[in-house]
This record gives sequence, C-alpha cells and structure tokens, in this order.
Amino acid sequence: MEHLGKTLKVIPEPTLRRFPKYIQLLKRLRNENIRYISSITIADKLDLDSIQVRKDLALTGAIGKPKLGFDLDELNQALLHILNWDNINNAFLVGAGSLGNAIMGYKNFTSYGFSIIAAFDNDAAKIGSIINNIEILPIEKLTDMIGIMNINIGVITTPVETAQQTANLMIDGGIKAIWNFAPVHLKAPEEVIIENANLSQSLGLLTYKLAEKLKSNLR
Amino acid sequence: MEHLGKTLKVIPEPTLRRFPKYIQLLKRLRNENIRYISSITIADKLDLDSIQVRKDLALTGAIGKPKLGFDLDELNQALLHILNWDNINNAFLVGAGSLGNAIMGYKNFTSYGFSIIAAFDNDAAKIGSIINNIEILPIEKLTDMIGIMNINIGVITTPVETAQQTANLMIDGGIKAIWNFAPVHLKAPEEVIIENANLSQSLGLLTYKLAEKLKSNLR
DNA sequence: AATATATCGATATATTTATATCTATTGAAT
DNA sequence: ATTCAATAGATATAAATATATCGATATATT
Repeated sequence: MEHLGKTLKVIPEPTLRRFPKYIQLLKRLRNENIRYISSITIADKLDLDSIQVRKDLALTGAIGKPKLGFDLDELNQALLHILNWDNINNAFLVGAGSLGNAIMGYKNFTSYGFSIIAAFDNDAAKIGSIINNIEILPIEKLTDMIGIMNINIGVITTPVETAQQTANLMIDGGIKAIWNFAPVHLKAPEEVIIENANLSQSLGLLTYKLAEKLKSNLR
Repeated sequence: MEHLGKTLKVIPEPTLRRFPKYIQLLKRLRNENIRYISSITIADKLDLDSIQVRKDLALTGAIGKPKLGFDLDELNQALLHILNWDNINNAFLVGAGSLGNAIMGYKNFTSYGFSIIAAFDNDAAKIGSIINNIEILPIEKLTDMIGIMNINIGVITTPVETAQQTANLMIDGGIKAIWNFAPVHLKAPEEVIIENANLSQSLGLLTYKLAEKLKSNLR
C-alpha cells in the first residue's frame, strides 16, 4: 500500500520482458521520423496482441491519444525510465574468456545505459591487458574495488566451476545485483538480485519445439 | 487429441525453461555419485517450490519412489530426451563477430547436443579462417548449403541491421528454426520456429529490480 | 513383523497473465 | 459544424500457471 505520491504499481515480469522489445522497435522507428505509433501497429510489428500492448504501456504512465496512438519520444522515455536505462549502470565483469570478451565488446549495451568499467580474471596472462577499453585486473582486487568504486552490478562470465566463488566475492564486496551467464543456480542472500542470462534455457525451448515439429511432420 | 500411443502432453513454457536448470543440477550431482534425489532437494537447491518441481518432473514421464525420490540417471535421461538434447542438433551460424565467436567457442553446448558445424560472414577478411574448428564461409553459400547439408537450426549473431536479411536467406534455404541473438523481432512464416536469446530482456529485469531496490532503500 | 515417516502423485484452490468486450474521445473527412 | 472512424482505456472474462491439501506407498526403523 503506497500512500505517498502516486500508487505503486508492480510491473509483472512478462511485461518487463516485453519492454526491451518495445524500446528496440521505437529506436528503429525514431530513425524514420515517425511521431506517433498506435498499440495496434506495435502489436503487428512484434507479433503481439494489441490489448496486451496497451495494457503494458499503461503501466509506463504514457498516455495515448485516440486516433493517433502514443507519442513516440514520450513513450520511449517512459520505457527507458522504468528500466532505469536513462541512467548509467556501471558494472564489473569477472571472467575474461570468450563470452566475457563478447560482452565487453557488445556495443548495444550503450543504448541500455549499461557500462562495464572494469573486468577481473585469475589468469596472470590476461591481467593488465585491455579489451575494448576495459582493463583486466586481478581477481584479488574485486571485493575491495566494489566498495571503493561503489559498483552495484556484477557480471559473471566465468566457467561454472568458479561461478559461485565469484558470486561470493562480489557479495562480500557489497554488490547489489548479479548478472550471471554461468549455467549454475547461484546461492545468495535474499537482498542480492540475481538474474540469470542462461543461454541453455533459450536453446532448450528451441530444440524442444523443433523436435515436436519434426515429430508432427512424420505423422 | 492423440489416439496413437501415449497421450500427447503439451509442456508449458515456464516448465520448459526450468528443464535446463534441472539438467544442470543433475549433471553436478551425478559427479558426486548420488543415486536418488527428491523433489524437495531439487527445489531447495534451485530455490523453487517442491510441488512445482514434482509437477514439472511428472511431465517427463519419470516416476519417483516414495521415501527416495527420483533415480538420477533415469530423470536426467528423461529430461535430455524431452529437449532432444540426447541427439545432436547441427546448426549454421551467421555473423562471426565477437558474439559469434563466443558462441562458437562455448564449450557447454556439447552437453546440450548442440553443434555449430559451419559459420558464414560477409567480411572477406574473415572468410576462410577457422575459429574453434569451425570454418567461416561466404554468406552467398548459406542458402544452398542449408539444403545440401540438411541443416535445421540457424544462429544469427549479426548486427541488428542485417539480421532480418540473414533470416530471409535462412528461410529461403529451408531452415526450420532460428536462434536469434540480434535485438530485433524477426518476421518469418509461421512454420519457422524463432527463438530470441535477447540479452536485453534479462538486463532489463536486472536494472528494473535494482532501481526498485535502490528506491525502496531511500524510503 | 509391525510401525513410523518421507515422499510421491492426484486433486483442489488461488494467483497471475492474457484476451475479449465495450464506451468515450479525438482527430480527420465531409 | 457535423459526422465518421480509429484508437485509447476501462471493465469483464478466460486461460495458464503456481501453490496448497491430502491419501497412498515404499523404505527405513524399532
């Protein structure tokens, strides 16, 4: 129950998952100098239901005009704001292997206000080198530097075996959120936010659907 | 309505998303020579609800023993089978940039029966080179080779701008499923399975939760 | 052998999420 | 100025998913 200011609306997770899709679409349309967009058009372009889109957008606070739709800039801003992508989110990354490198080099993150400002590894050969303007530091410094630099987000791209240890180091340093790419379920105190970017989940869905499809083709 | 053989049970998507987590956990436990595991233990290790775990596992056909739980090997096999991870799924990848390289080098895929057997790019400098035993071929060959080699899965790791074109080339070649890492919504005929491994979705959830947390700390 | 107990699996309920229906509003067309 | 049509946004319904309850069963203990 929220009594100060506007009512606190909890945003359902399925909706949150769609928000980035809206943002990506709007980004593209903004380049085409479109001023207004309707929920129906959005739904059409993203293969969603227009009622669902309207309900999602209602949660951003953006209000649409009958006959026109939503002001593109306004909607975009509202979406970015909810995800906190209109701020810069600094992060540390641990594990400068191939996946780590890919993430350090992923240019799209800049549009999401996400910035990796240092990376850590335990491989002496990597320490000191610079990848995509990001310096690789020794893992021993991780815990302290989280506090010193007031970092909220830690990215784990280590092998499975060291992922939990890495998480523990981050937690000791006072990290608030962990973006985990290692295929393990991490244990952490309740107050630490853990988000798994588990590729296998997505792959599982794909191979399951494909297998079903191939099976049904035989029938 | 299924009349041949056992009843066709459709597996809900949330359940499918949890299957890889179970598989990952079982893999770890198998190394410890554990023979049986209960739904309660699984739930505990993955921070899930034990009833949910039991319901999920029921869909695999595995049957547990009262007082003991599930036979680990049996359960593992059942899970792998449903996702078709007990077969080899060959794939082509397009876009040999940093993300493409990371995926080509991702060792964990072998446990998922997933194998990238060739990659394609439009950059002459990359063509002919070999990354992680995978040869980089010119994009012009993509469409034909899908048919010749009877490939079902295409992986897109190109920049956003060329993702849809790439998808079209794959579709022309008769691809059955696309695993898309580019942050765009791809348009494809209904019969083509599209699975988005959209990192931004996962990031959005993280930054949203973090922002909420930081806000509530102020109150 | 008898008993106690952990755990499964079935059934029932609650919650969340998606979809459908309807009214009001606003811009554009006549 | 009046009418028409598109679209938002509210309300209502349906579908999907998660959680709770409980009896049955097999193993371990006494």
